[in-house]
Amino acid sequence: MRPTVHDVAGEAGVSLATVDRVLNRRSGVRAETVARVNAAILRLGYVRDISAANLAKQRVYNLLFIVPEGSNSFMLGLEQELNQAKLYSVLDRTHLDIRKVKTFDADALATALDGIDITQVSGVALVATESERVRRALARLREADIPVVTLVSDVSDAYRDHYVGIDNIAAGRTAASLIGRFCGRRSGKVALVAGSMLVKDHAERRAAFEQAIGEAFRGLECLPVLEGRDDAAVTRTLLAELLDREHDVVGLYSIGAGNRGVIDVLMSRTDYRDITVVAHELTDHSKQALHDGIFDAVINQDAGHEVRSAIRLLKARIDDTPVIANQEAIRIEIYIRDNLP
Amino acid sequence: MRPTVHDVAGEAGVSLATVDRVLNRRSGVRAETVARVNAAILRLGYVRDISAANLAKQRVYNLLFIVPEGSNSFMLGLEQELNQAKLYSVLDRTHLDIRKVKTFDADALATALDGIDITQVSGVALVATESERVRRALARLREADIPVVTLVSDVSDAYRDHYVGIDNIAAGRTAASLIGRFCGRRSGKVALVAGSMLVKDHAERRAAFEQAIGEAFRGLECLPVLEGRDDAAVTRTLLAELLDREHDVVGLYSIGAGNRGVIDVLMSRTDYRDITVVAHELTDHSKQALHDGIFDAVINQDAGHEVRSAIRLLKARIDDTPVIANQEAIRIEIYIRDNLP
DNA sequence: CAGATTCTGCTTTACGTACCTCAAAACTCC
DNA sequence: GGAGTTTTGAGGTACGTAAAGCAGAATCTG
Repeated sequence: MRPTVHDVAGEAGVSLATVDRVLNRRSGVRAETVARVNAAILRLGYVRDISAANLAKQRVYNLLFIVPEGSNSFMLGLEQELNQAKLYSVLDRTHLDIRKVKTFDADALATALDGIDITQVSGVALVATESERVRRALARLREADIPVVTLVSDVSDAYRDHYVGIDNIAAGRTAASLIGRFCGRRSGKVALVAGSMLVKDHAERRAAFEQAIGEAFRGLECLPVLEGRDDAAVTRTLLAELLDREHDVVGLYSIGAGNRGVIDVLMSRTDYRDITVVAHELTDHSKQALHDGIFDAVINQDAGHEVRSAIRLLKARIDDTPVIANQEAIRIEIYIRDNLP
Repeated sequence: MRPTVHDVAGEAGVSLATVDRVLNRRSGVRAETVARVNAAILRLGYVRDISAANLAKQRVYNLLFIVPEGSNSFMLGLEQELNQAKLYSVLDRTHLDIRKVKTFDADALATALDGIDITQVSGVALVATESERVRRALARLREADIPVVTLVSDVSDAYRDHYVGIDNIAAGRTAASLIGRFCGRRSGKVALVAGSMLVKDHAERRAAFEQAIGEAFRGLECLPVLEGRDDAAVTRTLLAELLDREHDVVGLYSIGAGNRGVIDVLMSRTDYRDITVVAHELTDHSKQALHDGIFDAVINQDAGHEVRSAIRLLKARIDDTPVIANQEAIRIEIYIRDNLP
């Protein structure tokens, strides 16, 4: 049988109330007695029963998620996963609040953060856009000892407890390796398509990609990035133009938002099988494109995993329980036609 | 505030005892009354508080894991993950019991299963080796309503509740695509190395691999499988012999146990960069081989994820709670040098 | 050594559920 | 309508912890 507070009290030769004071870091216990209690805890291997504790505490986890409003399909997927998580959250005394802010608008994000009632919220997860106001807002939360995790997009690490997302530099290098290897010994040009280079994640992927291509695949040359601004029509026009102009494009890297446009253009051409295409984010469209041979590989971060991980991390900080590091590491997943989930 | 049994009783106009009888499927309640209570539950959106329930029930999850004793490094990794999980398991009233049986010995496995005291064990996870005796042993567990999940290696689905592991046919096809694509336009032979073809998983991977190569990469020809029998020395000898004999080997697929031997042989040769190598299971050795350019890709199943998933699935069956399907799906992970975790 | 202060013990109530007992009420059957 | 059975109600205790109040003990201060 697992030891309880009663056993600890007995073992330490103190009363239950004293054990309680030590466990919950309440004042009014001499250092010496604290040590005696802690020694007893260690000796017995006592571990607090969190279920019972939370029951007694009437603890409810009020978690706030701040995400950009329906920008690209990845963010939509993230939102969907959040709603999924919401369905199950009642089971473990968790209330998920989802607030949407204007996409990549640091001020809107800061305003949302400033509006948080620190007495009502027990943890915050946000898709970060960094700015001075955002940093100040986050500092307020940390002062109030409210756990904060960043999701998908990070801020500097003094302002949050954890980052839940992939290493975008490694992701860019991965894309470079895949395109380079899939192209084999062919040489030629590589087209780059993105939503906007203002987004830090995309900028990082691009820089890492270009560097890795330059280092390892001398036969390939990166063309300037096409910025589709999250608009499929713009992407379509720009890419079609480019492919008409350049006749030795052997690879294409779709860095972020913009898969729809890329797929449309490639499908309308007869030479799409000659271009090695690597894109980001697994969605219904990109799965289909993999299946049809339009995309050769898709790099993905599991939005569902990220949501669950963020929830676990916040709760762990609230309950002061340990975290299983491996479980919380977000993988840079590579999908080809054959290993689709 | 979340509704409790008291609220349900009030809403249904019955006593607490009756609600309790309905919730816990005890007898002695008229069908009509049951319906009234259930209606009230639905109306209020009542969800049983599992923490409180388990506290009252003094529930302890006694989970038994049966794994093959230290055969290859993947199984060792699995065991390590189990021990990791054990460290945390005390936090949630879970006791993990790990029993090791002789590798791929169906009788030993069946004996272990037959020896289970069904009054003491609340759930079982096993790395399965199928046989009639094993099936009978599993049938006994299911009759006793003890949840069973298979880990890494499956039995036919009438004998277990879930399978936690990858689709080995898809994994074999994935390996074929990677080797085919990485080889580019080159043609030549592909060597296959495995522990033993008696293991179902490896046999499946191999068959799928050969089929996919035959379908999609006509320039490649699969050589007969080298069976290293989980012995690095044997693998070394066989592979070295083969590479001396055949001079147009462009690819190598390490299907299962045997990475150590493969790495040794390739490292000792000057031409290892000309051979595209895809292996299974991410370990310290295979990571190093990826890093050194000896391996081009590694296909992995996350042992830690599998262990945690098995635990969650067993508990979900025990508590009769829903499962998040996506969270429990084991991915066929592809690693190259750039996306190592 | 009295008085103040700090520390500790004892006890109670509560959280939401499970499970038990005993008695009362509502049915069934003849 | 009485005997028997089934269904329901009322109430209690328990699980392990939190949090509180109050009294008594130990320690410190002057």
